[in-house]
Amino acid sequence: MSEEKKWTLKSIALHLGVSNATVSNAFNRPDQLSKDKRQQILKACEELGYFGPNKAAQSLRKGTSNIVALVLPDSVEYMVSDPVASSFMRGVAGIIEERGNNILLFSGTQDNLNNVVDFVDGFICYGRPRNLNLFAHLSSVTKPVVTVDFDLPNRASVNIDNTQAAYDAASSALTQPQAQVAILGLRLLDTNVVCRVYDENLPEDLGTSIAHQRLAGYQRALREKHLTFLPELLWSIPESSEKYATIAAQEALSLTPRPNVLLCMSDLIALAAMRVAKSKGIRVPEELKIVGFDGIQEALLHSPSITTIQQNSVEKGKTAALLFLERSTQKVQLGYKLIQGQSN
Amino acid sequence: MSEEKKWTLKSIALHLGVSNATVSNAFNRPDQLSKDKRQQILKACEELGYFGPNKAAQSLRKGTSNIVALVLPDSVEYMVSDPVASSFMRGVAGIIEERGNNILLFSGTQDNLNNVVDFVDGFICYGRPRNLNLFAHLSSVTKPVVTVDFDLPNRASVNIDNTQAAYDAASSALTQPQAQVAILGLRLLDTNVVCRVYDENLPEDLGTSIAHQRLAGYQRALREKHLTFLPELLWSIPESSEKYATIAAQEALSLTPRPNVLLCMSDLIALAAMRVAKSKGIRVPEELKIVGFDGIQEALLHSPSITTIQQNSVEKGKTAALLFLERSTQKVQLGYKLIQGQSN
DNA sequence: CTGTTAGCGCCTTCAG
DNA sequence: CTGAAGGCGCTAACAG
Repeated sequence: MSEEKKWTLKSIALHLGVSNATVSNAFNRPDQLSKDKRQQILKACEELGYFGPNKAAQSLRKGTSNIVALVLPDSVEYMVSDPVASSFMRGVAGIIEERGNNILLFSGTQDNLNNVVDFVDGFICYGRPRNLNLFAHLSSVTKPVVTVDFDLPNRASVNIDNTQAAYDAASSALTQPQAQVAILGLRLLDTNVVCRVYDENLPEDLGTSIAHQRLAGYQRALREKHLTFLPELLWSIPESSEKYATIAAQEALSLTPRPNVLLCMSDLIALAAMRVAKSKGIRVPEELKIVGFDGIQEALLHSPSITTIQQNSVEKGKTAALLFLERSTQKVQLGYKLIQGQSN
Repeated sequence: MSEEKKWTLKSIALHLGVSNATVSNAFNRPDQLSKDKRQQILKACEELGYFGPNKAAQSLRKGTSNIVALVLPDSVEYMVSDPVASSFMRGVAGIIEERGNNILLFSGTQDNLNNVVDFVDGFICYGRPRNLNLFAHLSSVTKPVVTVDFDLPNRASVNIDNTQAAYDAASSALTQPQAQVAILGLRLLDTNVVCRVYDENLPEDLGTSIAHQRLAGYQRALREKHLTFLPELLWSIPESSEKYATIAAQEALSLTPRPNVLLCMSDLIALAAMRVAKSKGIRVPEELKIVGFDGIQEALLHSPSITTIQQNSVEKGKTAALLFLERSTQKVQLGYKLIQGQSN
């Protein structure tokens, strides 16, 4: 540990009196030399403290690194607070780790992939990045990309049918003829504040976002029940957190007449709404029906339990990782399950 | 997007009719050429779709990459499920991201750092790695290392005084003369199962682990109160999860005579114990006092709230990241706070 | 400010 | 199995 010499492939070869090609082959191409010689070389290297060819040099030469970038929709900070995102990450990590690859976390707030693109073998992208420049860059990158919860032309992807799922969720709540529906949307607008969404400020390019897809599902259910939806009852919440969701729920439940159905685009939003309702003495589901989305543990265990769409985020992660490792460009649609709870 | 030529520094220089040193300087050393020329070059590069020098080559040449490996005590999978670990990660990510660095997740189950050591600038190591080979390798690596919740000679570290904190927690619970204490320890033994810990199987090298430190604190408090501790009332739980904690709590609370004080080395363990007690109709704190460790949200909001040691994991993460970025070798001790809850 | 050059550490090919 | 050579893409040093 004291006289640690810094070995390189060349210096090791010299030291062992063999050609550097042979050392290289001992590590990378076992078929190119005899078992004996190979064992002998590897053993000597271990004793000398040479742990194999320098990976950075190898990566430059071969163009692969066994590192995959996990591109998060938002900052890394936010990611680890969100239970759905965490589950997804668990799925990805399980597979990637098992195959001896490593994960580089990449924040979706950055402007482009330049800082890491040359280090990694490709990208798994969870949710459309918040930064639109980054989003654009992802389309043009020459390395493999797997997208999750959104699509990119010619790239592998993993999705669920958000529109149908939202339709199912909404339908289960729209049973009374006098339903007065409010929708607490997740990131319908590209802004950091809680606000109402009026038609005119719904951006065009959101057509592909899960928020927009879910909204379409809700609206289809409403139409089918011949319910009219008031545009002022649509909120955009910037992130799935208690803080912002509470603000929106407060606004919604302070209106007169008060909505009696709350369609929430995430369970965390639904849970926040539940707390607001409780604090206002509004009974769920008698006076107010609430449905969520995601199927997180907390929502299912809550009392009353929340009606929600359960998606298997761990499986989503595993699927994305496998598609990546296979260099597939397949588009996969996973299933979901409507969980009927006590909240409607 | 169609005729994407793959530019290199050299080909760009040729194309622009300048020396490659000048292109390199335009990106890396603004002082080496005039503002005008620089702007002109950068603009041309952007138009051509050259996003700057290849990072892998740069890294090989310069030996730095702006990537830091976050070494986790266990698999990545486990990491993202644990609220304390997640908070720590939030702290690290906030600082690292802000400085334009990136985080590579490294699982503590791997045998050595070889897969990534050549790619990263150094290591932030959260908790002693479960794999002891990896632990050993960390000591001998030539790049900067910051350790958290354990120490390595000549390396920067971030800790709290676990022994004192455990002592404080235990003292607050040991008020009655007839205290019958059971301890639910976290990873006192290097095994994957829940089991009792008898003196003879307490490994020597655990002297430096937080579990051992906390145990020492508990024992000091017991001694001071002249309480005798029965060795069969000490459990080792392999990870801070509901599943394993429940098993241990079940075992402990099924004994006759039943312990009336439960010292738990994490809040998740304490919460599980609380649930077990409830299911058995044991009243807390009247018949059973419980103290936890960590100060996670859920423990504080629980009813009855749990007496615990609050440590600021986000700050821990920030501190570790700053020490790393400063290439410091300082050993930092952070504070903690005893939160008196209703569980004792 | 330019142009050249020598590596960073490795892999692959090719003739022997 | 060896040995030599070219090159992955870049940076730093140096002479001009």
